[in-house]
Amino acid sequence: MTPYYTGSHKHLIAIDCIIFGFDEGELKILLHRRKFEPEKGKWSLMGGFLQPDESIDNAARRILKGCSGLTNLFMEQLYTFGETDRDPGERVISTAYFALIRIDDYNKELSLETTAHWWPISKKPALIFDHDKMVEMALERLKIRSKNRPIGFELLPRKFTVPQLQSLYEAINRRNLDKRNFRKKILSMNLLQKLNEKEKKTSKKGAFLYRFDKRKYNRLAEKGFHFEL
Amino acid sequence: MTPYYTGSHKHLIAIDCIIFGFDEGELKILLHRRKFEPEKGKWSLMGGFLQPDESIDNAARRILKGCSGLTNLFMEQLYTFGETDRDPGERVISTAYFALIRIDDYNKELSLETTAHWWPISKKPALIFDHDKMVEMALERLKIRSKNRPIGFELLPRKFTVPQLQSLYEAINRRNLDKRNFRKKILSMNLLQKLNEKEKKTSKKGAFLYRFDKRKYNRLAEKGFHFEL
DNA sequence: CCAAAAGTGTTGACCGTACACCCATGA
DNA sequence: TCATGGGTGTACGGTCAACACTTTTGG
Repeated sequence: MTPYYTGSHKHLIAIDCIIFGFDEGELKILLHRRKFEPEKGKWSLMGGFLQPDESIDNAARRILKGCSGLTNLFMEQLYTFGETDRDPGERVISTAYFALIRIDDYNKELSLETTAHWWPISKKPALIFDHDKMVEMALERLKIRSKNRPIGFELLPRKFTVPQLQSLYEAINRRNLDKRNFRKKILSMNLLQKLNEKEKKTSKKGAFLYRFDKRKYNRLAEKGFHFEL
Repeated sequence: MTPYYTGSHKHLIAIDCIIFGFDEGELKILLHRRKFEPEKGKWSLMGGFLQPDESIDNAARRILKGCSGLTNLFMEQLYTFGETDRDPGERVISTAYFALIRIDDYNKELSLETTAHWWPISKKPALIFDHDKMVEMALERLKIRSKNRPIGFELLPRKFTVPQLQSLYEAINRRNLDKRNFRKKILSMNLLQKLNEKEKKTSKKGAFLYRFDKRKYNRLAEKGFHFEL
């Protein structure tokens, strides 16, 4: 480590994670009460400071693992927030990431964090600093991604029904979709494998379960696709 | 400034700018030879370190002004690059911005920077660090933006012909477009005002000049639109 | 037997795309 | 007069959006 850049000012860098889940037909976000000053006790995104020896992506992975117990989550850098006064404690630059979790996977690892809570997006409390703006931006990004990546599936259980998948898309895009058009389009991608089981909790008739075809899923996850309704 | 976060490590933050221009039917990028070690003399993006008292957006504006003399450029945050070893000199996090310049405006302010040079994208030299990756990402973003924002116009002179505009879109998207379809679609947005002048340098017949309608332009710049060919 | 959710096809409108010829003029 | 780039309209096919009824079964 040669001192090439001595004289230049250094900064604190935080990583904040917007973590989405989907449960009971609602899009939810994982928040916790901040553990230190300033704004101690207020609702906040999951976050932490960047350490000297980790890349920012790895810092995000560390934070995600710390609050969910899970690794290999879908995760994507969102934006870097750099207003001088965004943190009243001290100047901190924050790079935000958004991530997707299957809530039932999360529940299995009974979360250590008892201060954490899944909030339905529509009822979430006000957050500290510029975290509300981060959430807003993440929702926007999620909407875009739902149209060009098969990310919806990162949020559902491994087996799911078509109506469940539809209600996820409806939650993300905040509008109702025609079920005939939805089914037609999603099935025409040959991305779903129909199983011989039915989910019978939500209706008397029961709905067939599906899972996604890993090969096609992975290809679409890289190349992108187009799913507009 | 209370010492809330003492103990947390601080980092150098660089701002790097990918600056695009359009001239002679080609998409170009502004590069310069790095002025200090490591990699002194090699081709590099325009950049600098974040100062304590400026937001990252303002740092980008400062750098853009410094190398072009221009303010109020179109500018957008691209991505933050945070691998631990991306800069061999010392650990530096870099937030990249991309910006668009009208090359003729740039020329008027005869640039102070004699080490700067406009390179056609197709012929640009290899860059230091991860700057090539930044450029690649910026090109991708530019392609996306050309489809949902009227940014093309930030790159053209104030008066331009339809064929010029088309060749810009062709350069950004790296494919040829049908001129009838292009003209039909772009004119149907009522974004262009036809002038009573002709540009006669590039053809004997001459092509009518247009400028864009400020009102509609600004509305589209905010709300976005859809221009797919 | 009834309520509640699952499942199923067709049609019209619109949009993207392909395509070929005439025009104006400087040299 | 000819070479060069500017300018124009139409037809086809595919995709999106709107729309209503039958099926299953638990209570």
